[in-house]
Amino acid sequence: MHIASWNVNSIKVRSKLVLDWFNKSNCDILLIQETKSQDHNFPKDSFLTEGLNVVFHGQKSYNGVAIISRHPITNVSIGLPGDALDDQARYLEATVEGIRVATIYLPNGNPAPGPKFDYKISWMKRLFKQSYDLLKTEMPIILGGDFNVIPEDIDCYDPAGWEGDALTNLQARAAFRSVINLGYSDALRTVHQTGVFYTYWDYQAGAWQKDNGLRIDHLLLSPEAADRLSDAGVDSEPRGNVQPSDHAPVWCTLSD
DNA sequence: ATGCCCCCGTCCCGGGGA
Repeated sequence: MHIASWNVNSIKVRSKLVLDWFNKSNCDILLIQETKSQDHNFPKDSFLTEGLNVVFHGQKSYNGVAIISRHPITNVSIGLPGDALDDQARYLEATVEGIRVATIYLPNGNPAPGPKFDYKISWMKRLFKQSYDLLKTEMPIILGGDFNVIPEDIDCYDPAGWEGDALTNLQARAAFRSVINLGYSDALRTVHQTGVFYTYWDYQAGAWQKDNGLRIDHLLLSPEAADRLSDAGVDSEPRGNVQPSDHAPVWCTLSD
């Protein structure tokens, strides 16, 4: 079972690239972020005509999440519980082949401090609660997405330069670790304890060419999922495409 | 110190992204 997460930065611009990557990488479940597409504008036919299944939760202009799957998608749950007033489309949960998956677009939080950073932290507290509640199901769970958190300095091309940013902020890192400490595993770091892996390169200043990257997209596995983990990595190739997303897919493989 | 680039939309600029 191949599961990946990819911030595509507009599904309308990238639908062909996404479909091509999905097929080429033999993906079973793809968790997508930043679709930037309202539900009635989501290019679902691009995937349905290929016999794939797709669910999505979007809003105008910003955010938006989706799941594309080779297998049926059931028990879809829209939105992260805990704040009825939160209208940003950043969370979508569903079950595929007995695995509970969540596609997550965590708030960036800059500038920190400020209201956007407060929203990030409160969102992470809600994610902690939901992550805890999900463990009680004893299902294999995969929380995948753009967490907008650089977990460790090694995950950043210039830690000193990023000090004070909402992506390296200690409170944000601690909130990320709090989910890990519930019993979730960072799939990439479980397979590769050392080594530099990036999932994002800015469009500006030749960041891709200079390999000025960040690791901010993650797959967090519950114990029942981690027990089945056989491989994980980042496929940076799509970042070198013509008209690419600024993120690359992070993926993992679970044994059946 | 700032912007570089890219995407969106009652759209040719400004907001948001990271």
